[in-house]
Amino acid sequence: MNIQKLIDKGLKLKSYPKDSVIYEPGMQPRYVYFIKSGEVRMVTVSDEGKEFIQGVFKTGQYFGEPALLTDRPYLAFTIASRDSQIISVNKEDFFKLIENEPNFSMELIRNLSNRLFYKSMMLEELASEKADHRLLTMINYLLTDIKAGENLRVTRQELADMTGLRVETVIRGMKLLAGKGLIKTVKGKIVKV
Amino acid sequence: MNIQKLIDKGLKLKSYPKDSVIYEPGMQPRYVYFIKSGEVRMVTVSDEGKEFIQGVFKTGQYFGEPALLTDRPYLAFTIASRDSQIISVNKEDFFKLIENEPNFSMELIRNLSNRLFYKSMMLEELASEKADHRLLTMINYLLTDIKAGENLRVTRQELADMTGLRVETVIRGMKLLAGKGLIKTVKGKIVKV
DNA sequence: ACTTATTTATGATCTAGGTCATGTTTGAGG
DNA sequence: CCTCAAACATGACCTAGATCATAAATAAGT
Repeated sequence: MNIQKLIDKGLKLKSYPKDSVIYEPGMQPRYVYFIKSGEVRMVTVSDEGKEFIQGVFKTGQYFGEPALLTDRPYLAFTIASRDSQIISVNKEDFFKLIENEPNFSMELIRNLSNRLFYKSMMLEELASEKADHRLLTMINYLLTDIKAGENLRVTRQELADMTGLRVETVIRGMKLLAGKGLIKTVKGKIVKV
Repeated sequence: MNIQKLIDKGLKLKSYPKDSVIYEPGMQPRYVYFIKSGEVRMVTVSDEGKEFIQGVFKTGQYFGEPALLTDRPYLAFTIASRDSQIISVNKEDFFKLIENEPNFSMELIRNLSNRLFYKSMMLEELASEKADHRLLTMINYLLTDIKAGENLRVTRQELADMTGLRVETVIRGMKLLAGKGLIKTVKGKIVKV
């Protein structure tokens, strides 16, 4: 989906400063959100306050459709991880996009399929595998996004929040994986070989 | 999607006896499967042999699209939970359905959204909540499908395989939940009040 | 109504990973 | 080049739930 097209259609752009909340659990969904610039994270928080990162969305991506389309209140917070500009598209306009925008519905189907794939993978990890395996799977998944030589700009706390582990476990796990040569780390940062 | 329509189009129906495997991990996806009758379960198996039920699909439903559309090898086994009749629709025909069948693409988008919603909920549970909470969430989710007075036809082992717990933990957990009045159980079966 | 297989149940351990406490290192802002 | 906050690190526990063993209760087939 081309963001500029949305702007041309006259849809309003809104700025969300870093750490501002776009929506929170319990709210009734009204929009699909297209990111013009910036980055957001989708986070669920347990009764005891433990955070879990359900997903991260970057410039050019959109989020919030599943809740809107299934008409169920949000389960998660969505929070700007840095200053972001976001276009809110209401239900009616979103349906128009699906109907009139060539290829958009197919693109959306592929996109949802991809997310489903990621979640299935993580479910299997969380349900069945132990800490180090989980961690390695997560790291390898994140590494697919970057080029060799670059390093993952992700903290241990973030890895913990994505894998359902605790920081200390991630720290010890990474040390072990690095020792076994399963990951390479330079100055604490994971680098793609 | 109307199954009869697919049969009218001349697509072939195949019978899968109980416990037969429709596809397994690593295979390259070629079809989307529509269930004319019966029921299948989608299961991932960890390195140590632990099974996790990713989902259950029943008469009238379809499965296998995400892997086909993202062109990635299957992660899971799909196994007939009872004698089933299934129509395999190849990629080309599936795309035709999306393009030509009115409402089908919208229905598919809603369907994928629903599955995503379920997986997000389970991810949060597996990542953050403890055994009894997980169990209760799963049971309540399954109860939404049935009428008051009916009981869940699900074994404790199946509940274990859906929540990532072990049978013993499910057994003890259910006893506790029943004691607290959070679930009602008659002759070992969970019944909807 | 038997016989056999599956499911449920319960007690006794064991352990991975959480929790807690207390540093040390790194890096951004003045 | 300092300062201060965030990120990383490590040791010492502790506990939820896994594991193991064994048996009772249902269900299913003949």
